[in-house]
Amino acid sequence: MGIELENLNSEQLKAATHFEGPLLILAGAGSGKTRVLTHRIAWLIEEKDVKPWNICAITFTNKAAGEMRERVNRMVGFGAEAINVSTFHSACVRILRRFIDRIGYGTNFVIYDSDDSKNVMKDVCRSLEIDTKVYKERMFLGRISSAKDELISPGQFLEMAQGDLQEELAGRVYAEYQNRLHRSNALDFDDLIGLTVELFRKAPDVLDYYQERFRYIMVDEYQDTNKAQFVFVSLLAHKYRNLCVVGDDDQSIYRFRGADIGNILNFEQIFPDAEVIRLEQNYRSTQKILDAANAVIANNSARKSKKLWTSNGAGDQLTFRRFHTAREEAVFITEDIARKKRKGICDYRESAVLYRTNAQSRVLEEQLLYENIPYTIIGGVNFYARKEIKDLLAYLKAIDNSKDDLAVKRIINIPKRGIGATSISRIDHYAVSHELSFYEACRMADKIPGIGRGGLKVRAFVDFTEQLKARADGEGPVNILKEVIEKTGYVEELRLEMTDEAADRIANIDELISKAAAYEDAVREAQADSADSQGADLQGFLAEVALVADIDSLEGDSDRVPLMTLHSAKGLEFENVYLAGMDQGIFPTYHAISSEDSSDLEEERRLCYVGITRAKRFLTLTSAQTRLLRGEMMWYKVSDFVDEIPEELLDDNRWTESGASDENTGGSLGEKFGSLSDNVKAAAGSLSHKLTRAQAMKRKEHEEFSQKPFYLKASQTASSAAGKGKGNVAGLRTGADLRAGAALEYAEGDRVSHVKFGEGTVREIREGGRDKEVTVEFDNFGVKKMFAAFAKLKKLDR
DNA sequence: AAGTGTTAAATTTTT
DNA sequence: TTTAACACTT
Repeated sequence: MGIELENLNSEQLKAATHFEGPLLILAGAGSGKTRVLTHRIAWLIEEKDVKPWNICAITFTNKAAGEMRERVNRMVGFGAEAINVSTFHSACVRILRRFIDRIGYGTNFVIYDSDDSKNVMKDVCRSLEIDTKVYKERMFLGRISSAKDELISPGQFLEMAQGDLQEELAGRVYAEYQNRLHRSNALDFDDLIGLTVELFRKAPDVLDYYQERFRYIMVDEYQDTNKAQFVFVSLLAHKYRNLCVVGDDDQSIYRFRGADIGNILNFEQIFPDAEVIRLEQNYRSTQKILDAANAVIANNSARKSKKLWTSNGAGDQLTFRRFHTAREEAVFITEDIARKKRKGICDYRESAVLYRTNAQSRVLEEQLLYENIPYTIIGGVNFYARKEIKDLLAYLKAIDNSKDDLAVKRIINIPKRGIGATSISRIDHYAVSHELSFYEACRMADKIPGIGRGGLKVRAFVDFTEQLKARADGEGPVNILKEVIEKTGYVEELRLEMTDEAADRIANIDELISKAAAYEDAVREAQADSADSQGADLQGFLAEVALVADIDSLEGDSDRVPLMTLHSAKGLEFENVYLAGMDQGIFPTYHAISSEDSSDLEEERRLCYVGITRAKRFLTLTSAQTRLLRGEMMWYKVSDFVDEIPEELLDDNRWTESGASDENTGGSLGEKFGSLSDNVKAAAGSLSHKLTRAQAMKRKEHEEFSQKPFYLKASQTASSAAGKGKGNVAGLRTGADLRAGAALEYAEGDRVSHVKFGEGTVREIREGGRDKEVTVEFDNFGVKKMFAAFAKLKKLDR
């Protein structure tokens, strides 16, 4: 029985039944490329008798890989699990785990994330005596990363730098950085690709092994590959030349990270015998949405011309709205989402809000919280970058591989063991001068000069770690984690803090444990493979964790509004899409506008194209006249991209709010909204249990002032020499003033909740000068008197 | 050594 | 607004 191919259009069919030789699929947005890929895999297996394990599909993100995996499983059925579906990075990790010893690393290498890299760079700068005021660590890291993307070694870098002092310095930094990584048997993200290429080049037998293994290679999002990835793929495909790449040059949005759009634009030059197939029929969006996308992208010059079309029908007008403030923008979006939900037009999960920078999520988030609409933020602060997670993972890393200097240094004084900066740098010196790892130096603590009593403490740390190691032997990640938590008292310490923030951290730790458990389950299921040793379990877990950018929060069946950057939206689709922040200077960014390189603007435009084409039915673009940028009010014009959309497609109903179509209404309005936002934040704070540190600090301020309240005019504080911190508080006070006469949502006898004190009952509300004084009897904190404006009390339903 | 407070500086976008 | 680095105190 053959596979079903009749649902494919003729171009898709041609692509899905391409057997051997290079193939370039130019797949416009929403043209069903994943469908084509999965069908082709199924077709190869069933019609051409290709062995599943000879097929390798490579994507960029775990999300994409997971999706593809799922769809392949559904289509192929038996044998599907043997197909290699992975990201570039995880594919390389697997190869390196097996063979990296051929190029002078240990197979138990660790993977450093960007945070780790930065720490290494700090050490490098210190040891090379570089003034980080003049040369920023970030700058060096950026240079190194692009060098690695281009497969340029430190040696080559230095060679090319001849004569240029700055370049030479960068070269020395690169060399030292790489040295340190090597000494710690550590690889950064870029090394994963680069060293695999190096391995392939230096060990032809290994390359041959993988060429035989992966005879049919498919690469998704090919437009985002960089040089190193290109070479990796080319090497793999060189023998059988069965390379199928799928991409859309109009959706290339990672040039800043080294993606080389030339890889797709020149594919036909590199593989002259390549078949080229264009998928231009869009199955996702309405014609009007496509018209808008086509019109915008038409302003770019360097591209393969193509025009999306659909048989889906014209659809609704797109919406454009301009607001005075980002807050109003958020209110509008939130209300529109709520309305569509109410009317049964769109579930929350089908209404996505997209923005250019993560910082923009803030206002939207607050408004959604305020309106009690469930949402998830995709991306943003990386789960695995949180302190508590990194701490515990550092323990696991140190247990797994004591050569991991960074991990050992991180935990040596967690919990506090009285080992401070001085001792650590003594150990470090000793380690470097004796060519020992940091941990080995710790073991010889008594021999380290000048360490004095510190030696005893270090000794104790070593004993502690050795004990953990012994107990960890043969255990899985979950048990090791639990052991670490118990022996270090990490969670216990947090529990004693009794703050919301600590509770939050504990919740994160719980999540980490479930992640570990999920990993163990997955391994158990896939146990058909070789009987890995127990140590590999911990290692595997650490490797996986290192490659996961964010906990996959879009999954799950809960109905939530997804919020994300335009970048993370690539590859996704939603019924109803909001492009928030269509302001010149935000999107396109200030950088792109002021750049003399016009391709910077073109990349922004492609990003806009990506955003527009995420929408299936409804597309709303919003803009705000003023926004708070780093606490400062900024004015913005409407994004040029909006003007690039033909007017007849837009329901351009600007300034729907009463009054004010005057672009010059200014300051007082901003102030008002600035302070209002604090009230909203207050409400948001009590709704969510997730408080940022900033909110916690603000809360502290509130408490201080609610005990000792006094009022100042905002202008007085601002003009005083008090400085920035106080100016902040002035805003809050303005908020209090504004609200002072306002009715409270709760009355005496009502149940209320407070961010810090939890739930309680209102005993008394009294007029107290400018504000109302509320007395609350809290269930766990006794009776407190507070001013209404600061208390941020939220009424509870009985 | 550890905690506190003050100041300067920074932002695209992420595997 | 938020973060990190530095100085200063205990």
